Amino acid sequence: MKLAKTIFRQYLKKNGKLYSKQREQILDIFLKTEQHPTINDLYDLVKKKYPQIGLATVYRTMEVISDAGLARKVDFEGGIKCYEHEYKHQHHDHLVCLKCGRIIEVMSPGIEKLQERLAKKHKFSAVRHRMEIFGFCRSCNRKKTQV
Amino acid sequence: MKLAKTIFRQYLKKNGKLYSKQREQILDIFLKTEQHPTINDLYDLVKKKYPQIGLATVYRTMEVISDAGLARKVDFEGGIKCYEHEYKHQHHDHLVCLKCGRIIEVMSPGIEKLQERLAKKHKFSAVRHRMEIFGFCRSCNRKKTQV
DNA sequence: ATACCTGCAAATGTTTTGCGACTAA
DNA sequence: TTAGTCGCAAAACATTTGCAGGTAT
Repeated sequence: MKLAKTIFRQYLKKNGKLYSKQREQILDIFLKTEQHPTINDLYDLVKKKYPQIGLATVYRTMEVISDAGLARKVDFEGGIKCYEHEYKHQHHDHLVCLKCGRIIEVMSPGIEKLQERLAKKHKFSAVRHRMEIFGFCRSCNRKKTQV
Repeated sequence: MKLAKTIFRQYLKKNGKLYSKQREQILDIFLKTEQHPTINDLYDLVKKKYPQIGLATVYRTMEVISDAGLARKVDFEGGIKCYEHEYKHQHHDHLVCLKCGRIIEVMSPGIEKLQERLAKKHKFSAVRHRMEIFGFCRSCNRKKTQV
């Protein structure tokens, strides 16, 4: 946590940007959220604590935070856009529950290896990838089969 | 091609929807496009041939075509939304070129199998998934390394 | 005849931008 | 002092919707 803030400050200084109360507040809220919040989720959370803050500032700040390497914007199906933590989160993929919306972060070295092989087969030089599996999570699944 | 139109007509009839000139025109354009067109791509193409057509009609018709099982809406990164062919296109994943935007459809049974195993490990019942690998395609790659 | 469809324009929802006031360094 | 930021409101986009007139069956 501390370290993330230090990185943020260093990024600001290095890029001729200023530290501000609002930026720190938004970063705090984001770091505390372990889910995948949308801009509006963040706006609501921030607003609750710091009512004077503007929506545009949240948009602008999340962009700065992303540029600093602490967050990453993710587009899910259906046009849902949210931010996930990037700092100290190594690469992973997602299981997305169609019922409750829960997003589970997963990782499979086997899949990663096959992806590389697949790219190579097409003479495609892979930079990054994303993978999502949609379905029903453990608890929604249980409820479903009980009924 | 012929068959896709038949399916479309059957779908319309079965669902109490009407056949119309515009719907056939838009379907024609879509079937001829082997890329992954956005609504605007389609609108431009349609407009060129049938200038009287409205943008709202393209939106509405692509929804009908999707419901008929002939197209599928795909959200790529950066909020880019486009339609791909669904009829006679079995499940596949995508290689997306970051330079020229080309989208290559690929399929790896090995990856599919590992995805199932991954879901099972998390007691997650998978319904569908999507996977995209971003990088540079064969020809962009060649240009890049030549320079 | 009667739903349904179309094109247009207006409405909606989301994200970006311009600007005068404010703030960090 | 001087850039960079902020909050607000307006602008810019993308998509959806309401409606009056037109069309397929």
